[in-house]
Amino acid sequence: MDIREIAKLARVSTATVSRVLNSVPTVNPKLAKRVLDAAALRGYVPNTQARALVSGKSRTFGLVVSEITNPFFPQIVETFGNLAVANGYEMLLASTGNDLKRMELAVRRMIERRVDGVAILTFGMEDSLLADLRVRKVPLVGVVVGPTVPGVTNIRIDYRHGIRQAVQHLAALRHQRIAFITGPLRLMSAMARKTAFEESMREIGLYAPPELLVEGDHTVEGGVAALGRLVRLAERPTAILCSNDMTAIGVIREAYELQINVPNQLSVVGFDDIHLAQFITPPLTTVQMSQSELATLAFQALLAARERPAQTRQSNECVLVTSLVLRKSTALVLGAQPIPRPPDFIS
Amino acid sequence: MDIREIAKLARVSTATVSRVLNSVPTVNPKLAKRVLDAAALRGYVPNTQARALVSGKSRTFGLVVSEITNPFFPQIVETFGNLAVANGYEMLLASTGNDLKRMELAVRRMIERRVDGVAILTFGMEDSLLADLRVRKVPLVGVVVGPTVPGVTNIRIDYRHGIRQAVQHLAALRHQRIAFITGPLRLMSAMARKTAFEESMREIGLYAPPELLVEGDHTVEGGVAALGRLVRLAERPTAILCSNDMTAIGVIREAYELQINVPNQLSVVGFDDIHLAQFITPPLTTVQMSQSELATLAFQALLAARERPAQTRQSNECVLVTSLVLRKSTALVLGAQPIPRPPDFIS
DNA sequence: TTGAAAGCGCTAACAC
DNA sequence: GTGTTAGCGCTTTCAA
Repeated sequence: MDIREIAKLARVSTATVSRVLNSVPTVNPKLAKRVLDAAALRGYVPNTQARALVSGKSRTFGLVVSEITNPFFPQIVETFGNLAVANGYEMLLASTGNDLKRMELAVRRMIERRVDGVAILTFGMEDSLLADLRVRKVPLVGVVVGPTVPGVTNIRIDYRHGIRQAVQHLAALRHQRIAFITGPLRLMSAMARKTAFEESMREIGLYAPPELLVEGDHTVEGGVAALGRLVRLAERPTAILCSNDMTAIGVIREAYELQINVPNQLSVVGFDDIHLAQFITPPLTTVQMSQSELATLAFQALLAARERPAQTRQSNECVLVTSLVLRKSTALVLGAQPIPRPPDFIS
Repeated sequence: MDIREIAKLARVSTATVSRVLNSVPTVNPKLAKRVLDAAALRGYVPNTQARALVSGKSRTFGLVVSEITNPFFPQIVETFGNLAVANGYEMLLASTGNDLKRMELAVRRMIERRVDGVAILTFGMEDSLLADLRVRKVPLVGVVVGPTVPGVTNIRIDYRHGIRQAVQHLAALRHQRIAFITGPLRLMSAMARKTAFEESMREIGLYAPPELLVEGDHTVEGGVAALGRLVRLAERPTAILCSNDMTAIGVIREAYELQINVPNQLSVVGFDDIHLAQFITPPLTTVQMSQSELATLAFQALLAARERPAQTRQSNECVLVTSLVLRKSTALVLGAQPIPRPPDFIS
C-alpha cells in the first residue's frame, strides 16, 4: 500500500496526498478531508525510508553513551528517547564501553543510517568519534571537560559547584580527614572530579594527603577495594567522597562487611545521584548531576542545529550545574562535641 | 557521494559496485578490488534508506520494554542491541510504561520505520500491541505467561522452577512463616509468580495465610511499605520472598530502618537477579531470570522469522528457566537448634 | 490550488 | 561476469 493507492481512492494526485500528509496549508479542505479519510480507511502509514531518501533527512539522532548497564545512563536514554519521539525523531543508540573499536563501529552505524545529529554523552568527545562525523557535517553535541571543542555544541559540566558543596558539608560536620576515591584517571571526567575535590579542600584550608586519594574505577567492586585500602591506614579517614555513586555503594557495602557504621563511624558521599542512590541503606548523600537535564540539553542542541546552516554553527557552549543532595550517609564526626547552646536571650 | 561516483572512479557499472558491496561471489576479483579501493578512497558508505526502500527490508528490529529505568531492562537492551549490530541490524527502542497510549505510539513508530520484526518484552503481549503489527505481517516474539499466543513466537518463562527452589531453600532453613510480596496483580507476570509461590508452598505442606500475601508494586517504595505492614502482624514472618529484586531491596532497606537484622532475624529472597542484587547489603539471594538469555532468545527468534515465509510461521514456543542464586540474605530461622551431630562412625 | 513528472540512492531482472 | 535500466515510495519543482 502506498501513496498512489490513497491518491486514487481520494481521487487526487499523489502530490496532493503528500501535501495533506505534510500539512501544507494551501490544500483545499474538501480534498484534504478526502485524503485523510482514505488514509484512515486503509490504515495508511507513510514509508519513512522513502521520505528520508528524497528529503535527505532521516529524522534520527544518534546517542552515544558509555554503557547502558551503568545505572547513570538509562535515565539519559529514557529522556533523550522521549524527546526524540515527541519531536518525530528516532534515537539510534550506541554503547561504546570507551572502547575504540566499538566507537568506530558506532560512528559507522550513525553514518550508514544518515543520522541528522549525534549526541556524545560519554564524557569525553574522543577524536575517533568526531573526525568522520565532522567531515560529513553531522551536527554534534557533547560533554566537554577540558578546552572547548570547536564546531560542536559543548555541554560543560560544573563539577566544582557540587563538589565544593560536598566538601564544605563534610567540613561543617567537623570532618578533616576526608578521603577521595577517584574514577579511572584516564577519563577526563574522573580527572576533573578529582581536581575539583582538591581545589575545594584547599579552598577551606584542608589538605588531602596522597594516601587519602585512592584510585577506583567507578564500579561497586572498585569502591569495595578502595575502602579495603583506606581502613588499613594508620590514621583512617572519617569521611569519604566518591567519584560516582557506584563507588559509594561499594564503600557502604564493604563498611557493612567490616562492621563500620555508616554514617556514624564513616560519612560517605557519592556523585551522580543515580535513581538508586536514594534507595540504598543508608540513603546516599550525593552530588547530583541531572541526567534528564543533560539529555535535554543535548537534544535541544541537536534540534537547534537542524535549522541552522553548517557554517553558522560556531561552537556554542552551555553549562550543567551539579549540586549536593543531602540524605543520610553523612553525620557529625564521631566524638564531636556539640557546641553548647548559649543562654537564652529572653529568659 | 553515491554509488555512481564510486562506479565511475572504479570504471565499472553501478551494478558491479552494488555486487561488490554486497559480497556477490561472481565478481571478478580485479574489479572487486578496484571498487573496494575507490570506496575506501572516498570514504563511501552506502545509504541505508535507499537500500531499505528497494529491498523492502529496513534491517531494523523493534524492542518494546516496560521502562528502561527499571534496572531489569538495561541488560536486555544491551544484549539485544549488541546482537542487532553484530548482525547488521539496528534496534528501535520503545518504552511503554504499560501505558496504552504509549504502546500505541510505539507500534505506530515501528510501522512507520518498517521494522522487520518486533520483540515485546513487557511480560504481557497486549492486544493493542499485536493487532496492527499482525495485520502488517510483522514477525513477532514475546513473553507469554498464560495460554500460547498464536502466530507469534512465545517465550514462556518457567517461574515455577526458580520459585520452588527458593521456597524449598527457605524451608530447609526451617522457615515456616514465609511471606510473599507480590507485584501489581494486574500484570500477568506478577500473578504467575504469586501462583508459583502458593503452589510451591502447598507442595511441601506449608500454608501461606492471606495476611502473609501482601501486594506490592515492584518498586523499592512498595517493598518498604509491604514490610511495614508485615511487621505489624501479631505473628511476623521469618522469611519474605519478593516478586522482584526492587521490592526485596525495599524490604532490606526498611528492615535496616526498623533495626531488623537481615538475614539473622529475617531472611529475604528476591526475583530477577538484576546486576545490582549482588551489590546490596547483604548481597541478595534471588531467583535468576537471565536477562541476556531472554534477549538472545527474542533476537534469535526474530532472525529466524526473517528467512521463513509468513505462513510457515506457526506459533512456536521456547522456555526460559529460572533458578535460585544463593547469596547472603537468608539464614537459619532464629533460634533454630542445629541437629546434633551423631556420634562419629569411626571413633 | 492542483497535477505531471523528475529523481533521491540503491538493487535486481534482464540482456549481453 | 558485467552493464543497462526499471523501479522502491515519496517530495518537490514546474506548468497549468
